[in-house]
Amino acid sequence: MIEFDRKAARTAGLGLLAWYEANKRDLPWRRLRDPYAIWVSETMLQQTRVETVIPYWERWLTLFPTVEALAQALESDVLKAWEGLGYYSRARNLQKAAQAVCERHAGVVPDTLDEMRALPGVGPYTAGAVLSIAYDRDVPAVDGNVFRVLSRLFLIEEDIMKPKSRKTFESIAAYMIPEGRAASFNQGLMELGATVCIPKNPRCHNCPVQETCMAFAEGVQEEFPVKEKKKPPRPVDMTAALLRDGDQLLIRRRPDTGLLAGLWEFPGGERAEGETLEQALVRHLQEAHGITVQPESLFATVEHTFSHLHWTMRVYDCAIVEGTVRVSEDVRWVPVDKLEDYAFPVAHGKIVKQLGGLL
DNA sequence: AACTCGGGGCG
DNA sequence: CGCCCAGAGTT
Repeated sequence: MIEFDRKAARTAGLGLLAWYEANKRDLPWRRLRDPYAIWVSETMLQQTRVETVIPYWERWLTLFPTVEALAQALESDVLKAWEGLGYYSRARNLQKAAQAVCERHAGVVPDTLDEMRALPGVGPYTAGAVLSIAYDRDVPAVDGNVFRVLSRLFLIEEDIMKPKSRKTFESIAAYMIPEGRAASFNQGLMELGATVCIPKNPRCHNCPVQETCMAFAEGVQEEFPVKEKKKPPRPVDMTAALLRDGDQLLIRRRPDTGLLAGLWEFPGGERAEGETLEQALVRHLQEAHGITVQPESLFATVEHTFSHLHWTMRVYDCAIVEGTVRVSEDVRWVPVDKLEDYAFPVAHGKIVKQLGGLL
């Protein structure tokens, strides 16, 4: 269990509540108490700024004013209304959830965490937000703003990217809720994060809870929240061979599992530790196709970044000096002008593009 | 636990 | 332009 200063937490909770009541922005969904309208706003606000959401939310409530209207709408109209907001599965899930609410709850947005969580697209944050804001339940709603504010207030060093750390923040937030006031407290916490306790250059000079903020006291607010730096893509030296037979080139299909499964590529592979690029290429062609090749000249260098890898792929014009390629369903000689019929990974597609001169 | 989905703001 | 933002579902 995480340690935090209980007294400071209660003080900050009350301070945040008072600040919110005095300073809250006049947002359209804050004028309503309709759980459906609030649910829609919270779904739209996931990873999306308030100013962007407002016009979408207003149009949405006109087009689909009730859970029933959304449930019965054409999916194409639903997606059209979401167009430009991004993360379109949010829209699809919202409609699926509306249909489930009609079937299971007679069109009434559920007022328990378990029932909300059971709806598609409703995770821990959205369930907490709807329950507290629409139904005045004293439950926490922890989003990215809350991670940031609480990690600074209490100097929490847990990595917020780890799933288990959400529990830490939820229990602190739950403890801070002034009884019966979760709706305003939760929104206050998030509003502070959105307008004052922002990621870069936080405006500590007009923060209502500056005096109880441990990060401010130590001048380390910019260091929080702690987030594992996503490691940069691992550099990989790749090789690929251009093997010609008249106007034909040799390509092969990648395995059905793993990276780029089932796509076509020029034969080659990764350079291993202690190998030269040429040695790697000769080895891969020997191992995979039983032929000995001679890299003759560098045809192209292609860079491609995946989320976890960065390929520097050197493409060599090669001659076969020994052996014959066994062709099959997955290994083919293909005329240059037919290559476009095959699906290549982007990196190999870049090679195909540069082949224009061979036509 | 790692990856995917998108558009927008910021330096 | 690249980097950051950070909910929920999927694998």
